[in-house]
Amino acid sequence: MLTKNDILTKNGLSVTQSRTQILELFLKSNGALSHADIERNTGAAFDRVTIYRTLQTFTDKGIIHQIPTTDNSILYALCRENCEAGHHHDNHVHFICLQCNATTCLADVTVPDVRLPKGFVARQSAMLVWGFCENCKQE
Amino acid sequence: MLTKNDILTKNGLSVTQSRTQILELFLKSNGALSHADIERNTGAAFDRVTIYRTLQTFTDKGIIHQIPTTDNSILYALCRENCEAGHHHDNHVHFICLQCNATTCLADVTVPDVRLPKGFVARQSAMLVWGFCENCKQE
DNA sequence: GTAACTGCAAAATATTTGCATCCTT
DNA sequence: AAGGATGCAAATATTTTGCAGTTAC
Repeated sequence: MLTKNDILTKNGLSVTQSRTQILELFLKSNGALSHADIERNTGAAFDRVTIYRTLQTFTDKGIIHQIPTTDNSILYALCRENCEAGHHHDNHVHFICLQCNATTCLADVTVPDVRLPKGFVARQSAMLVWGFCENCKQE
Repeated sequence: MLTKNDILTKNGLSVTQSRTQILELFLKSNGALSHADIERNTGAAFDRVTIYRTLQTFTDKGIIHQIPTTDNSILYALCRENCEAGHHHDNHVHFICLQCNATTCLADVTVPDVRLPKGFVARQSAMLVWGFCENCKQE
């Protein structure tokens, strides 16, 4: 299994404190993180700007991917091994819990194909599902 | 067919310049609009703040719905007739053109159901498809 | 040693809030 | 006339940029 450092060096990135620690956060949470989440969870260890730049770098390299949201923020989550720089293959469904507000990658649930109207050509797709997660089930 | 004023009064909203004009914008474009789009397309006729508040009001009343994006912005599009205040039923696929960047509501393409892992309960879902629209076909 | 990364300061941008005034009903 | 909507000013919050100092290799 790849270590944090492997992931960084494999992508031609030098191993620094902020990168290691932010990457660790992603590895620990199997869900998605926002800039604010990361800021909160690293204490005030790193500058806001460093976090912005790290997220950008990770996205460019295909280490993390962005998850669309309706609340004017961006969520990021780890890519699986098959993502490459500039080319994401995060074709799984993302689940947002209405109770605890966590966003989870359902890595095993593939985004289904849909038939598009004549003239439209699909290149990529994303699917979001809102509801209650395993920890927040309603009875 | 409902006129602009009908839509407003039916929702208990008074008919004002900004609401009429912004609603008209939505009726004209069958796609999605951002706050910036609206600002641009109305000249400097209305205050930024008014646009924020109008979009919020329309969303609350179920006149428009939000479309998730990955670029830290919110897009809005008209709901079909069956949306009610606080309860959106915009269960269609949204298409984003990689060329012209327009977002289109594919009102006839329903978001397919997916089978979720044990313990997850779905309440709502959204699907985004990126590609080339009818006007921007690649040969 | 050198290139790349980080932190700080500041600029630019986006969003929210309070309040006085104006408009719709 | 009364309540709600708007515009303005200002407070917050978010994101980007430039640059000097530091760190990884």
